[in-house]
Amino acid sequence: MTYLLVGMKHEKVTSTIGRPRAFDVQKALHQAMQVFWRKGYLGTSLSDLTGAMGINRPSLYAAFGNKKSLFRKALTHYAEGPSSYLSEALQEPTARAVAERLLHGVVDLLTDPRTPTTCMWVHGALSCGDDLLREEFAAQRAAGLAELRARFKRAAAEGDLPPDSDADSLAHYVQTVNFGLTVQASTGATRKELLRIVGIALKIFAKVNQSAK
Amino acid sequence: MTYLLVGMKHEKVTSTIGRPRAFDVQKALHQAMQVFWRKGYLGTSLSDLTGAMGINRPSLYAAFGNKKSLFRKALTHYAEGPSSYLSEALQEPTARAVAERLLHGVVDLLTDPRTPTTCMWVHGALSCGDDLLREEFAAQRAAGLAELRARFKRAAAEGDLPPDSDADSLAHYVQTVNFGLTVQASTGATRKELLRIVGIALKIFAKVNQSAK
DNA sequence: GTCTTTATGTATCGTACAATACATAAATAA
DNA sequence: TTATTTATGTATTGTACGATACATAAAGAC
Repeated sequence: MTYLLVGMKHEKVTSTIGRPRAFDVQKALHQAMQVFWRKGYLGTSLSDLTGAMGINRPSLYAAFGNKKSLFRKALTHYAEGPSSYLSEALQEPTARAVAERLLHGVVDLLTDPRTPTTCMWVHGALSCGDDLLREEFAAQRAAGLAELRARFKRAAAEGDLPPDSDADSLAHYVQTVNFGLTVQASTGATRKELLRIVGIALKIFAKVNQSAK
Repeated sequence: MTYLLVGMKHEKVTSTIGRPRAFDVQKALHQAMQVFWRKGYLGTSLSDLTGAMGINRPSLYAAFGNKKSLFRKALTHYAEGPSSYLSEALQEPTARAVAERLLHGVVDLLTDPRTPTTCMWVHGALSCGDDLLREEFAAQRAAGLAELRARFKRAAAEGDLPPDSDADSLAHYVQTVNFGLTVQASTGATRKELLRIVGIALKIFAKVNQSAK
């Protein structure tokens, strides 16, 4: 067995000897993510997973641990893939552009016909049925919030927002609209409806800026 | 067997003959609601239910049908009880007061220490794992939306909102904030944070009104 | 009283679940 | 070659699930 001595979490690394793996770990993880995304954590069975991944149970357990640890890996894969619009939005030049890019990114993701009509994170957080996972979701929400808050603080320092802006609450607000859009989409709202909601939600920034003048 | 000939859904009615029921159906339903509220649909087992309700399985099945139909009844009970702030809010005199009352009602419910830190409807919609239930949730969302939209249309007719207001999108927006607050609370947001979010979300109405002047 | 009806408590039913044991296959190491 | 190592496929394991069968209990009907 070979282990990484430096870096991430004492994770086993593909060994050179022994029978080689017959499947692509990344592709299998991608398939697992799709299933968890669509069906939630409790709603997904191991048969669902092995069926979609095209592998047998022992292969799944050898490569990913158990169901819960596979779910964690799938969630990380989701954050780096479908949910990467979040970090991309932070690079926009103004606070309002950040919010606009972020919320349009959510709508695009929620209405992509190739993927489930929900957000894997929200779906997972509300269907995990596990206190430990719930705490991890809470920590991830706090981390995402912190990024957004820091960006809005920078905007206030740059004069892009009024200097006395409540960056924390503003970040909370945008995150809340993000979550709300997800629930809307999960229960049947259309793309046109979601975009109209975003349009209203973004008026806050006109209001916020105007109050500074 | 006695049936109601008029009124609700051909439901069996407590008979006068035979061994009388040893438990209070309404109280048992109330307990069932609390469990579904806290654990979601998939996360709730029949043992959870019978334990909280203080009855045996056959009594549960005789009185409420199966798990799914008990869940439906519990959801109705939720709508008439904890979630009644919604219809109450509609009676406020202005559109802005309706939204304020509604969102404060949500926050109060989400932060009531005696009840779960989530909304049973949202929790249920995202953890039901059942296509039929999902459609029912979608229909209920549409119904709640229609009530709010009608109220905002009335507000526009009364001059309380600009006459060209998009009542539909405004209703969608308020509903979205409602949903988002629920996800926030479910993943650890505090009452103070939720109230600040509501404060920002309501600024839309100042903006909306001002655009009319 | 006896008959009928409904509810209760116990003891399951069959199924699906997450997780493994075990024998076999396919690679490197010596 | 033979030994070692890792992955695969089949066949289970034990448990928990939702839902009932069945015998008994408690009421009104007659």
